[in-house]
Amino acid sequence: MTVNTLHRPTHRDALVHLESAFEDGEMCTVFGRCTVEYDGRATSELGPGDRLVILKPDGSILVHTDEKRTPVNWQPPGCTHSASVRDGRLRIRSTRSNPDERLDVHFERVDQCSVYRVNDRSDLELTGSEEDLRQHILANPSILEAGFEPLETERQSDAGPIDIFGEDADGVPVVVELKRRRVGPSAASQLRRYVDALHREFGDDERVRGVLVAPSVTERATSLLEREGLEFVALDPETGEPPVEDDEGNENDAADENDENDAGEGGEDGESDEKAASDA
Amino acid sequence: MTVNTLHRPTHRDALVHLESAFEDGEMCTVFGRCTVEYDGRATSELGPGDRLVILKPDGSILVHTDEKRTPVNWQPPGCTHSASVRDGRLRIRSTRSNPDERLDVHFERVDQCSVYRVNDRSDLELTGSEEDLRQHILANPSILEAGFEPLETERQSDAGPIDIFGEDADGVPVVVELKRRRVGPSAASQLRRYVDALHREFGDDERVRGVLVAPSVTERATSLLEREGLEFVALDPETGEPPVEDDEGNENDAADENDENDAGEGGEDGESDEKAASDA
DNA sequence: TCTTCCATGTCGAGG
DNA sequence: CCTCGACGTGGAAGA
Repeated sequence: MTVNTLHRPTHRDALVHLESAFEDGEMCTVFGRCTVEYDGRATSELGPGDRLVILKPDGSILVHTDEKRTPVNWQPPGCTHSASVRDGRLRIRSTRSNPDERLDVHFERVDQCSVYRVNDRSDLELTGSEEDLRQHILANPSILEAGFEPLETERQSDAGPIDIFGEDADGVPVVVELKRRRVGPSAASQLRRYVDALHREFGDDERVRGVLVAPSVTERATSLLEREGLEFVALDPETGEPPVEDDEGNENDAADENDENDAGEGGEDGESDEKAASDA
Repeated sequence: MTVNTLHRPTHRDALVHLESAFEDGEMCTVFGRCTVEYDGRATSELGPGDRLVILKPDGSILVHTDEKRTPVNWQPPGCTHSASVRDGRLRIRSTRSNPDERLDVHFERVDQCSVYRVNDRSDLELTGSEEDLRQHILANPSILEAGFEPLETERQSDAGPIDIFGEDADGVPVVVELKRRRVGPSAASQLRRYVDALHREFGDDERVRGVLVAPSVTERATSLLEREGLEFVALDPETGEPPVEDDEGNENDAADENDENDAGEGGEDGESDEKAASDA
């Protein structure tokens, strides 16, 4: 049995169900009317309402309402879950130390309590991160600029580690700062700190270039870069190539993407592709 | 009926169930063996495994494994959900534009499909934020330093808005930067940018003090502050008072907290307080 | 452990 | 819309 569900259980039945799930290291969900209290790095209170609580065997707990991607309350992995019945309510408690934190959920009514047997060995494969961008540049430095030669990654400086440190065609030191998405002034400031640090390190008479690499840049950042004598190179972290730009600062490219509507309609099973808007 | 659950439904039954939930703006969950593909700001692939998918009426979708607080895949609010049956699999798709993104979940087996009627009007009340810290200081400026007088919050400068701008007992301008938790060098840099900006604004001969306020500070940040001639004041955002420190950098305070074990045992209902470790 | 920094960050406020 | 900064950020990698 991969799922074991109680419908409108008594608190005591839900309690037994949950405790066996904790014991067996299984994931479970509880839906019903509850209040939530949290105390730890901050403190919060949530009045009565219907929520979905997810308890994971790694010690994490999520309290979800019907809005937002972020849970209204939670606890990260490493906590210890416990359950009890007190004053006619089902209490789910999750605690940890370092920092000392406690999350309490009190259910006055439990509509559903499910336990799931999870079998999942697959790992997520993701591309398009800053690390990918770095690999693109190291594999083919000329995409940054003809004659650029990377010398070191994560090079330490007074201002922190420099993403890529290298030299241009003329042997001038270059600080490269990478961002996987559109950058604002803060990235320019960060780059300036690195360049300043190398200035101090090398001596004021040695020139040091600073290059910010990202798919795009805000106007404010552009002007700050200009003021600071820094440079910008537009590169897409996924492809390692200059991103498609239409006329102006607008980054919305209207590339027509109509895959998935290819053939395929001769399959065995009947097809049904009805939609319903859920973005009220 | 607040919860409507299908146990091991056919894909077609699950499809109908989901579409009526989308139509009615209700939250739902699907558990079963699936694969996930994402393409948008980045690109990802996830091979077959058992996961819990949560679809919210605001357009968000979460794909949870039995580990981590963060979903293995997701889409933020504002997306449009749709479902279909193709090639013998249940496909749940969530799309949005700006940025153009798509998340596909293909179920080869559905163990459970639930629809929840959510009634939740309560708002979360949280204390201990940076805003709380600001209120503490504005209400009682002497906790920062005797004679400190706040003049302006969010004061604009070349380097951005300054949390609190004021004067010390001698009438010297003071820039106050607030952080709700332990700060590193980046906060010190930020403060320096503000102080520099006011220097340029006031003229180089006018002294400007910079004060970083947080519950604690890293060593690297301390040395940076020293180099830059900036100051640090330790304050807890929750209480507005100097945080408890034991001997050294260690921030773990062993305050004994034994509430909840008070009386209360004379209640009507039987008590049951069994625990089970879930932090495997 | 503690520190540092990236993230498909998410979220809210303000222009 | 875009832009900016806080967050109980979470998570991973390095010291």
